[in-house]
Amino acid sequence: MRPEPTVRPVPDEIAPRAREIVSAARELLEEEGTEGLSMRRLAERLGIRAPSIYKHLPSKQALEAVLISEGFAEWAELAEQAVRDSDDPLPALGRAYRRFAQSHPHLYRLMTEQALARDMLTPGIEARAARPVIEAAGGDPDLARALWAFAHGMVILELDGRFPDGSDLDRTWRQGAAAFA
Amino acid sequence: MRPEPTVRPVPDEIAPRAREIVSAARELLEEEGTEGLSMRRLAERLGIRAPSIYKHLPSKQALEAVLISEGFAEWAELAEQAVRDSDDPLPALGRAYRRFAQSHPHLYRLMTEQALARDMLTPGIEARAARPVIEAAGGDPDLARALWAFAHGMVILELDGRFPDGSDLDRTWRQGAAAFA
DNA sequence: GTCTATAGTGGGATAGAC
DNA sequence: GTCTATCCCACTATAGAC
Repeated sequence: MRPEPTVRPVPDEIAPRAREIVSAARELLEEEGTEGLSMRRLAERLGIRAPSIYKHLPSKQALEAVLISEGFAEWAELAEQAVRDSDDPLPALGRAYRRFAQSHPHLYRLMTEQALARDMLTPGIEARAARPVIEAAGGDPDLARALWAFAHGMVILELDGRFPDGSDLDRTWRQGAAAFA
Repeated sequence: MRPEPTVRPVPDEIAPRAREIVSAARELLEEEGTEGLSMRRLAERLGIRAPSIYKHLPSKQALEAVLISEGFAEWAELAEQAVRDSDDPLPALGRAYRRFAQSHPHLYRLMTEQALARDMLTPGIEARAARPVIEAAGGDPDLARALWAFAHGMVILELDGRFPDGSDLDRTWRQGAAAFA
């Protein structure tokens, strides 16, 4: 049995007001990025003062952990659907991954550009997000990590504008999928 | 002819005092990371006050551009050497890349985790850093980008502690090199 | 549930004297 | 080349009144 995490950000049944705050935080994140996600600006968006948020959520880190958990859940949905709807799962997963990151670039950064506070996440959500990729890798977790590394590298370098303008990234994605097939 | 960059961070022949400041900044970066690299802390390390730095370097961004340019030059040296010393360039480049990132993790983050201020870099240095990889990709720049994405993904996910503890990352690197061979 | 007030910490950058 | 003084910005978080 896996022990229960020692720190929990928010009750399993999240309180209604906390729910509203998290939703506003998600909007703020999507619109202004991780740097724009401050407690002051979040409060401003809610029409309250920053200290009031702390009556509903214990810390900024806990708030981020909720957003990250929801991001993993959304990715898991998309990944499971991509596998269901395709008979060539690996490139389908790649396309879904790229689409997810590009649809929510700031959420994607929040989810990936830091160490994971695993104790604060929804239990089991990281494993659920990983499962479709591991299955596409024929059950080999090391190979699954290679796939993830390629996809993450492609996505984050594209988001950061690191590839030159003329780059044919569609072709590069296909080359990667072919290499790992 | 390529036009000269419109903004230059530091004269080509860098002044001696500026040289000392950049060296101290490199030490500070390596020891305390990108977040620890502030003008105040840098000044403290030099035994002066922060405003004095601005008599030698125009901005923090210019200082970072010098550090990034030097990082590219160091990587280029290592990459060129790895290709010279091996008759299987692709895995050798991968090992060199991983070693470079792990030897200078904070410099590596500074070099990769943001948009590149290309106008402020040493002219030509980005192309020189990319050349060995493009040659290992048989001259195909799109394939070279796939290689880079895989390597960067592996490195940055490892630096961020995103892979589970039991991961066999040596094996994953080999799998990646084999896939792209 | 929200408020005011405030603590404490950090940051980049500039003006002008010496 | 360095200094003091200062500006402005930002942030998380807490105490205690209402």
